[in-house]
Amino acid sequence: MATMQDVADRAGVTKQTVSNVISGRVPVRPATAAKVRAAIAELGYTPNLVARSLATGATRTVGLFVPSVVGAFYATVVEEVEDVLEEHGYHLLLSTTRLDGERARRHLASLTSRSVDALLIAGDNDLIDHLPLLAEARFPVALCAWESEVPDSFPVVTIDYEQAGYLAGRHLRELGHERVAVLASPAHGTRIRGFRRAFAADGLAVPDSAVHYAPEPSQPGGHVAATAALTADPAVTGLFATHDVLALGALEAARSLGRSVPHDLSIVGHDDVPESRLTWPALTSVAIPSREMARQAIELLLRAVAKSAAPTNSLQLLRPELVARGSTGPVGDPPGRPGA
Amino acid sequence: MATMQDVADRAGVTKQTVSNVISGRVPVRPATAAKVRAAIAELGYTPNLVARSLATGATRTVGLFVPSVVGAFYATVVEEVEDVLEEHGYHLLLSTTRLDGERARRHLASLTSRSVDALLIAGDNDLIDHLPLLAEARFPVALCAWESEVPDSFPVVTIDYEQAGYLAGRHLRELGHERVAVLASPAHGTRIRGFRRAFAADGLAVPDSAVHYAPEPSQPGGHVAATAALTADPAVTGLFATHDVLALGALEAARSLGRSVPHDLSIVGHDDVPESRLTWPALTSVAIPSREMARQAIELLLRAVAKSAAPTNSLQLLRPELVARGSTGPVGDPPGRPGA
DNA sequence: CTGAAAGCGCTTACAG
DNA sequence: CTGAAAGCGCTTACAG
Repeated sequence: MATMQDVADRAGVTKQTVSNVISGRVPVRPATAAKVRAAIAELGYTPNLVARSLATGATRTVGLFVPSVVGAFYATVVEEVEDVLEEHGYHLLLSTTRLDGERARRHLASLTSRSVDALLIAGDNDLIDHLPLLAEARFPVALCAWESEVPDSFPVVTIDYEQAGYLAGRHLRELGHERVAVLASPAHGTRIRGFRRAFAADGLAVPDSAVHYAPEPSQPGGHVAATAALTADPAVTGLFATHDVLALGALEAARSLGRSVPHDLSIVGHDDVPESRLTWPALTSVAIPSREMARQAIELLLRAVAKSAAPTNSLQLLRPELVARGSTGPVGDPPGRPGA
Repeated sequence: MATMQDVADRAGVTKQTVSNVISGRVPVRPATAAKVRAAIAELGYTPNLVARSLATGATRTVGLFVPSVVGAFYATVVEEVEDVLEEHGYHLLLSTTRLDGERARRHLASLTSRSVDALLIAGDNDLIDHLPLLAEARFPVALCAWESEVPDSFPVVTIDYEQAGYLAGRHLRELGHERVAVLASPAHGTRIRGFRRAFAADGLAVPDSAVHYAPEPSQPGGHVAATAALTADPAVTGLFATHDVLALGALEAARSLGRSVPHDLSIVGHDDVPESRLTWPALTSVAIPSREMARQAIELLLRAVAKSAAPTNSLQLLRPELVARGSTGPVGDPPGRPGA
């Protein structure tokens, strides 16, 4: 493995000159530079990044924590983050926390040891308890895709989840639905709040008894919750699933219970994952700009790294958008008239 | 940021002793160790991993290249790799190549600069041309999820894709299908070969004209390919999709064309992604042990790192398994008799 | 524009 | 069991 000294010896200069040629921060006479470049090529020299990191104090690596990478939402976040990092010449150190807070804490602790220039935490499931650990981190930290209890000690780039819930609710209201139920995951309180606001605007309430929590954030979980919701109150005409996978399960459950979607049951999801387009009927869903969110968050972080200052501590809320498809229709829509 | 020297000063010892306490490789008198530990705690000292890496030459980081992280297959590989790494105290440097060979090459080049102790390359899409670059890498390299042109210069842990195709074919043969078509992605030649073997065993051929390539490896791509296959030869009774997403598209296409699955069309997929269980009818698919594969590959690599030797250069083929569900049935099965 | 020096924070033999 | 020294391969002021 050739070292910078080897290159210097071969080119007949000192290693500082080699360093200058590589970094370009100090001008080098063209003839000298050419000799150095030739030596680099002949030796197949490639700088030792670890040594550089030790000298500069920067690793050009950014850590990213996500709850999981299975599932379109976080996978998209990962890819977008990687794209931005790539543009700026950074590497990605990935950690999936997988509902294991203890494991998350360990990973966090090891990143603390200077191995990362910045840290982005996506999703609020597993790390919330360990955030204080980060308060003294010597690298910038930002959060994204945060819904519950947005901490004010770090910059946050997230979705306006309240608005997302509201859009879902307003859509059902506009179609005339009055009696509805919610299929939820525990952390989705903000979406439910927004959903309720849409009904409250018309003097209607969505009682707690109409909120059914899925045993797990999966399609089968949604199936279970939807079945519970529809048997608890068969008069329900609209369902809001706080997560598309739950909506997919609800679609199944509706079929099992002989409810026709959207003719006698409307279903609206949240996230607008690609699969939503592929169900039958296609799922109406609240689309959230996840790529945009990831990009904003990581760029904010990289800006802080560049000027080696703390990032501006702000809360940025990106706007969701309702995408109406076939799974929702006017209440009382007679069967046979296809939805959307 | 406290340094080892700071700890040493506070504990009244030299930094070598601190190092010994931390590493445990040299015995330290209990009283001294206690003083050191106290100092570490008081200072909140955490060793600088970059400095350690420079001194030891090991980064305790492993690089993983995957084509993408969106989609259950590679996402699962990523999580399994991370789990194994976590067990061994390693970090994950992730790179998704995203069909961009040039980008892949750049990432590869930068890893070469000593930032990684080992490298696992999953999937053969984007990096195949740059593999020779790795021949002189000073860290162990292994490949997994490799189908086409398995290189012999690196250890490979992959699936017996030929057998996978064969299982799909045999299943259709056992159900009496004779006239079939294949919906394929370009890189899946091995699966098709196995599929053909099952038919050849009974003296039947699957002509090239029966193989329809999807414009892209997505559900819509499968839809297009299936439509082409079924209109080119309406007498086809069985479809093998070399990738489950294509099969999902085929399911849609069949519905559009008024073909009832499995009564007058059987569909078998490949990969057995979780979504396959959720279609209606549920998709028959060839399950491949992707977690197992990822684990074997990464453990092989870690073993090589541990004994700082080249990994045993072998080709390991893991066995696929057919999972029969509702989307396949006996040929000529009258409608109304539900499949599986 | 080029060279000599010090230092980044650790680990690894090697003496005492 | 503990301390003094050298070195991992770079970069960053600082002289010439």
